[in-house]
Amino acid sequence: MAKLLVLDGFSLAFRAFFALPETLITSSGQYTNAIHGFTTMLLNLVKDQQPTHIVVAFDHPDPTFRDKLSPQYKGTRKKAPESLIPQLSLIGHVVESLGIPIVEAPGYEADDVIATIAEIAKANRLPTVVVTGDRDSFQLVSDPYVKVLYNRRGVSDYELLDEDGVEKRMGVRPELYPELAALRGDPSDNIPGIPGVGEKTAAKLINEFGSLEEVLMHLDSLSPKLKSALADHRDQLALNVKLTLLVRDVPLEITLDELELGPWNPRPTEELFRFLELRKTWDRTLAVFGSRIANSGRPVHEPDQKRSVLSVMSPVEAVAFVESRPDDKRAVYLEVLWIGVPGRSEPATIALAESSAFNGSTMLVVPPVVMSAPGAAKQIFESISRHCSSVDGVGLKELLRYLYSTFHILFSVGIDGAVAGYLLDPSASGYDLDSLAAEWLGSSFSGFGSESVNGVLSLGLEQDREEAILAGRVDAGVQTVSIIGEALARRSLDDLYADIERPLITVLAKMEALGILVDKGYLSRLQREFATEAFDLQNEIQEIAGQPFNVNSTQQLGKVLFEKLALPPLKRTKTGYSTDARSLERLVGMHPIVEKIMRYREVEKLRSTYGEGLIAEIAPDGRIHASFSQTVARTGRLSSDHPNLHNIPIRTEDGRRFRNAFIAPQGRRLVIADYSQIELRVIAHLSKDPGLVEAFANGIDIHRQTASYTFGVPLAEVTPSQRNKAKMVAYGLAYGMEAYGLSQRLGISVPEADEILKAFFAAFPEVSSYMKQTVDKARRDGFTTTEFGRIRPLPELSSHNFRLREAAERQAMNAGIQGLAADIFKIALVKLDKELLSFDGEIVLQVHDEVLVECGVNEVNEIEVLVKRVLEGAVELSVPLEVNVYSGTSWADAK
DNA sequence: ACTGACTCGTAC
DNA sequence: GACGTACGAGTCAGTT
Repeated sequence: MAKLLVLDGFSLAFRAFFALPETLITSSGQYTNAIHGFTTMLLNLVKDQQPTHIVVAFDHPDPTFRDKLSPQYKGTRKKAPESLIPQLSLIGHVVESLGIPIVEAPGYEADDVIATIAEIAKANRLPTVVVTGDRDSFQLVSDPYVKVLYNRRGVSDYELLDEDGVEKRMGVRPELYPELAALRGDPSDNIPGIPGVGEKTAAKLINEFGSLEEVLMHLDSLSPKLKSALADHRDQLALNVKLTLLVRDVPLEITLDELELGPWNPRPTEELFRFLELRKTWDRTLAVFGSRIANSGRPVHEPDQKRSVLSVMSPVEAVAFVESRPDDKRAVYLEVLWIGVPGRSEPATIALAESSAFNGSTMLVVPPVVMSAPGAAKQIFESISRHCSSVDGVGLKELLRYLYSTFHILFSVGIDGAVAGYLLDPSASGYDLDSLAAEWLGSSFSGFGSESVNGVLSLGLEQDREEAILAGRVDAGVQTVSIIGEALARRSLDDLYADIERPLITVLAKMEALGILVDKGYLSRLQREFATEAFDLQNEIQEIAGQPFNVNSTQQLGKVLFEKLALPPLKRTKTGYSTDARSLERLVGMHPIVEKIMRYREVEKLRSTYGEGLIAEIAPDGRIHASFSQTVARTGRLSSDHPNLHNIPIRTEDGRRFRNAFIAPQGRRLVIADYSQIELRVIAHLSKDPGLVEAFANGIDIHRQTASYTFGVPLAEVTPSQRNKAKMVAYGLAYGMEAYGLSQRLGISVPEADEILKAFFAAFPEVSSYMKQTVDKARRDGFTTTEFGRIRPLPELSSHNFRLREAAERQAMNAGIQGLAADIFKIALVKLDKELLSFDGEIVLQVHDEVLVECGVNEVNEIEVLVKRVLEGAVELSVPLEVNVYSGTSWADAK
């Protein structure tokens, strides 16, 4: 039943490389022919041979003992082809991701490793098949345990050889193969044979005398020519044998058990093949290995039971643990359990372990009784901040925010599993440790208990139980973060992470900790004003309707409007009448109640969301500390909640008044800067449309210019209506807007809107082809990519449901544009934060393309210049970036 | 009392 | 259906 397959990695990769054309290449330029071929071979082998154990041997890069024996050994061998070399390490990644061990040994070739493994397997009576394209392995064949599956050429042409098979093919028994090779030589290894002795003669000689030694002892019985040739090359022959004879006792740190095919976590492999754009190969891998996917009962990564836990009794012990860490162990993984109500919670327990050490290393636990001691938390975190080179974890922003606002300390972030996991798949449902471990460690990880949901733990638990949970979380976290870190590099997301997202974590933490000052009294007055108006409107509406009803209820409102008052229902939702603003708009003039309702809606929104809502979020320090999420928006944008400061009104006069409430303290000012037309500039940059690029280069009223191009009229003759139309097209562009949408927006007919769109795309043809190319590429890849490498998977692009597919196409167009704009803005935030360190100014708020800096009144002018310079110079596009800067005492003072 | 689906409205 | 990305207030129906 049991069977071991030993693969000669390089030999097979080499065959695979030449078997397939070099036209197999990814969109980023990575050749994949050898990877594809090798994987195909591996899959076929597993399918046909049904091994229970498998291992791949590779040559170690160090020189081997053979190089020392013979300077010319392999001297004539050509270097591996240029495009094969990078594929070899990727083949290694593929093999490892499948859970198949790779073995190599310094000073030895793959053949020696194979020989050693075959020898061990034979000693354990484990049938072994060595798969190779190298005939040297023939010497290993040994009935009934060791056979060679010799690759003649290509990916599927094999010959299975037992002892008789070797003899039939080579003319000698397997154990005599080295002597045969010594006589005839091996041109591929640059081993010179004996002149005049070829394959046939060599075999004949050895078989006649039984061994090379016997041949040399009976030279007299040979022909004179042969005799002298052999006599002259005695030393050469001895050397040849040494070079060909495989070493069967290479020191290897591997046991047969480790070669057993175990459960498989498909995620990393899928990831890899997606990167390699080998869709079919992935499907086939799934077909062959799918049955081994770990089920929920058996986690791929067992929680480490061997880790010892040091639960300290005092902060001093914790500090001692941290500060005794040697230089190479200062990268740590940190897990925090919080206590308290959301918004005012504090670290109750912390656990810290050496990062990327799965075994053996001690985990530090600081229990609640120590953490709650006065000064303890500060002392311990300061020690971590000072002494640890980097801190890995999951969702570190929360801790950074707490540390910055409480002790004004920060630490250097290594890998944050949440942020990194988001980069790898921005469409995932969540990025807490439980979700990440489930995704990246495969199966449901059983190392931590349900009591620890979201890392919030009640203090009622017994201490050892809590430590067990923490140990499980830390083990899961260390492994998850390590795997995610590798995945980042494989997907080329490591630069995006290290240059933009990682530094941004700290910038956001500081911004949240600082918050923005609000004028609570003013906000309350506004709230009361709108509450009064809403109350009055509600009464008027009920009076007009002739009955009391809940105006907030769309259901009840629908009944009143379309049944009681018999207004014509123009649109339906899936549950009833549509009463949204667009629908109401069309009823204006038909009944006086309609305008009252519209005003009520507006005022009620302001009262509830922006009056009551914002007031409820004001902290004791008089400031609002919103939280900014880096892992929510699928395009790479940030999001804001508690409260959402990204949708404070500006368009209507009444709404805009709320911006007066966001202020600077006495003696300070707000410097406010926003990018002008960043998305349209990004479109110009990405499409390289000459007209659009030029329009931006001119630097005057962009909508007037696009209108001039679109409608074919001189700049000076563009009417306000034409300008507005062009402006609407520009806004809709990034969203994949079609004629219907534009017609709705402009209140014109669909054919008319279609005309305008056609004219726009005729004037800016490259924009149109850019959109098309973006969708095509995304469909081929399965994801969109920004210039900074940010990806967004869009599997629906291949959906057979046209509605889903078309939605995905719009998402593809939008993701590239909104995503790049987000990248630019994030870079600007990181740079700005850094430059502000030498000023009395701090970022207190950002809104997608706008940033608010609170600064000392004396530095306003300088900081205005600084902010403009940093934002405009954040990146270099093919169009200039333009930034407007204002300052004042409130957000509304802008302009 | 809590939860999730739904509708609506605000921002960029 | 028809314009992308968010968050939140409020209603309503179903569940505990």
